[in-house]
Amino acid sequence: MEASTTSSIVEALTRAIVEHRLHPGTKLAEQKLADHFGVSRTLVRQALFQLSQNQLIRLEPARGAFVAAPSVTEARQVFAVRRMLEAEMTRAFVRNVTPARIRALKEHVAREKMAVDQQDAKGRTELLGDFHVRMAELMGNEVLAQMLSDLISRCSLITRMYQSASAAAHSHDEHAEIVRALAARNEALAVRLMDEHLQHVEENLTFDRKMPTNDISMALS
Amino acid sequence: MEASTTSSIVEALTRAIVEHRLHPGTKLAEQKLADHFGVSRTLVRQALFQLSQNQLIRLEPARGAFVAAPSVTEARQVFAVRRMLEAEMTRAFVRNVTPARIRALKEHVAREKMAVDQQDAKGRTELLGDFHVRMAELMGNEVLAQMLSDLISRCSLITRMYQSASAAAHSHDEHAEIVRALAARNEALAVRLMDEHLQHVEENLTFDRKMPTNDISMALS
DNA sequence: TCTACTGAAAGTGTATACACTTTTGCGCTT
DNA sequence: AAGCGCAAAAGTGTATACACTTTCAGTAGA
Repeated sequence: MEASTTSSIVEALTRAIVEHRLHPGTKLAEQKLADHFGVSRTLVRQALFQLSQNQLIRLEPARGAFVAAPSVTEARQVFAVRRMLEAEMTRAFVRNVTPARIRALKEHVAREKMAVDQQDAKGRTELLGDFHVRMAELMGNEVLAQMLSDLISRCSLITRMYQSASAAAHSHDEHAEIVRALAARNEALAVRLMDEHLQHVEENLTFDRKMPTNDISMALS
Repeated sequence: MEASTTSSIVEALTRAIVEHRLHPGTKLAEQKLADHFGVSRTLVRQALFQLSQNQLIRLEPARGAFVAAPSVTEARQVFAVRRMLEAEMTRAFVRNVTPARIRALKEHVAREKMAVDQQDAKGRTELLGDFHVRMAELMGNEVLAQMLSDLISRCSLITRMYQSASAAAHSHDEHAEIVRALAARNEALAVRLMDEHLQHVEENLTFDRKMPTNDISMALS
C-alpha cells in the first residue's frame, strides 16, 4: 500500500483489530506498519497514538504497541456505560420521535436483515453495531454519536474476544422489536427492550470460560 | 520551562484552557510552545493531537492549532450527554450505596465548602467538577470515570465561555443535597436532584447573550 | 485611498537521523 | 545440556531537516 494518510491508517488498523484479523496481544512494530502503508514512522506513530486513545491498542513505553486485550472487568465496565447511555438515549428518542426517524431506523434494520440472510458475517457485525450509532445520529447529537461509536468499537473487540460460538444472531430481531416500540412511542417498553438487548449481548460473552488474559499466552495464540 | 514530557504538556495546556488563561480561538503555534516547554516540536505535536481528541483545541490542516470555541449547539449536546450518563450513574449509585462511599462524597463536599468559604475561585471550580468524577470513581467504573472526566473538561471550557457573571455558587449546595438523597437511598429524589442540578448549571450559561463565535473577534479579546 | 500582486517570513507536514532501550542470539562457563 | 553474559540487531523516543502551505508586508497600479 502506498501514500496513506494518518486517518486511513487508523481506519485500516481499526478494522483489522475489530474484525479480529489482528489478535489481542499482537505487537504492532512501527517500521513494519510504515513499510506496509508506504509512509514514514511519523504517520504510523500518530495513528498508533490515536488508537491507544480509543483503547484499541496499548502503548508500552520503549516496548511498542500491542493490540488491546480488554480484561473482563473492563468489558463489564464498557457495557455498563453503554447501558447507561443507551437507556437514556432511548428515552430521549421516544420523546422526540418523528416519522422520518422511524423510517431511517426501519431502513437500517432492513439492511441488517439482508446481511443476516446473505450470511455476510463481516457486514452483519458492522451493521449490528451501527444500529446503535445510527440512533444517536438521528437524535442529532454528534457528541453522543461519537462517544457511542468509540464505545461500540471497544465492544466489538470485546465481543470477538469473548463471544461464544453461537453468536448473537437474534440481535437483529431485537433491533426490530425496539424499533416497533419506538414507533409506538412506548417509552417504558423501548427502554426495557434496549436494556435487555444489551444484557443479552453481554450475556453471550463467555466470561466464565478461562481466557488467556496475560500477554504471554496471548502471544502464543 | 525545561524538558517536559508529552503528558505534562497536555496537562499544562489543559489547565490553561480550562482555567481560561488561553482564550477560545487563540492560536497555539508549535515552535512557541516547543520553546516554552523546552522540547522539540515533535512532543508538542503529540500533545496538541491529544488535546484535539479531547476537543479542547481544533486542528486546522496546514493552519495550526486553536483553542476550541464550542458552539452553543455543541455545548447543549455535551450537557445532554452528561445528563444521560449522570442520571443513570446516580441510579446505579443508589442501588450500590455503602457507608464508605457516602463518607467519601461527604468529605468531598466538605472540601468544596472550604474552597467556597475561602473564595478560592480556581480550586472551587475544579472541586465542583470533580464531584461528578468522584462519584463515577466510587462506582468503581474507570471507563465511566474517564468518560465523565473528559466531558467535564469540555463543560468547564464551555462554562467559562458562556457563564453569567453570577457563577453557579449554589452548585455546592446542590451537591450536598444530592449526597443526602443518596445516603437516604432515595433513588427517585437523587436522580431528580442530579438532573435539576445539571439543568441549573446549563441554564446559568447565557447562551442568549451575543457571543463572538468567529475566530477573528475571538483573537482580538 | 483602495485593491491586487508578489516575495519573503513564518508555520505546518512528513521524512530522516541519531541516541538510547529492549530484545535476540551466540559463545562461554559450569 | 542448562544457564549466564555480552555484543549485535531491532525497535522506540526525540530532535532536526526540508518541502510545501499559509500569512503578511510592502509595492505598484487604478
